[in-house]
Amino acid sequence: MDIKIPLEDVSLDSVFEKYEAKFKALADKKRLHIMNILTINGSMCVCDIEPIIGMTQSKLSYHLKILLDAGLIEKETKGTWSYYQVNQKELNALLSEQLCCIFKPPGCC
Amino acid sequence: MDIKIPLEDVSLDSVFEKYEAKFKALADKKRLHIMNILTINGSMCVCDIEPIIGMTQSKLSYHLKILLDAGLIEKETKGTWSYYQVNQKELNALLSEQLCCIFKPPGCC
DNA sequence: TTAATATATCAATATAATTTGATTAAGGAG
DNA sequence: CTCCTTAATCAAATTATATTGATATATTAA
Repeated sequence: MDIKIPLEDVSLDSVFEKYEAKFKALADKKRLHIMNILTINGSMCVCDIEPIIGMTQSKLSYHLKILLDAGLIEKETKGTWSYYQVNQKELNALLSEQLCCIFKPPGCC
Repeated sequence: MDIKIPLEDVSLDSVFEKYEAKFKALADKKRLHIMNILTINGSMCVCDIEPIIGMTQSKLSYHLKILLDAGLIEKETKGTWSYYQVNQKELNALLSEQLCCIFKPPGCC
């Protein structure tokens, strides 16, 4: 008796899961705003993003974690500060040239 | 007395809202699967997608509507059948070349 | 006309994501 | 050490999404 293992389906399914996570992270205008702010300002600590975006610290931390877990931003800790910046490579692999403009300095397009 | 209207912020905000809707539609592996099926098979009616994806009709209808409302797929009604297909132009504007492969015939890359 | 099929929608439920305020942990400054 | 700042996490409440099964509408077929 043969047992059929749908290898291709399984791998496609994991592809869908992978992109589901990334699109979920982008599927929120507050997080898109954070991405935009990080794009314009480069590396920033949480306390500097906070007044620009007008969000409480805990809320901001929550959304940063979602973007971080999805690999869309990167984090570097210096002492008690956490510096975040966009993961340009990941965004280029995910989004169109045209759309990447939102995540690049104003002069890029 | 001057009243400051933050025009740029308002328009940026509407940009974020627009993409939020599109990413929300993509932020679900079932819907990514639907996109993939439509990509491979071209235009399809609901009853033909149903057995491939293994979803009840009402559930499938629900997810198709979300993709349709986000402009990621297009619908054409013929009699009592609804034919859906991917909106290639929209996807090209949204996603990277590399990622668009999931939404194009296998031979494309 | 009657029966069958295709699809959309609705209301109720279930599940998941977000917000809030408080707490914790870890540094740095005095 | 003690106080203050930065940032992460937690539990509870709120809000948003998805699922289910039933029903409605429209079209086709007999």
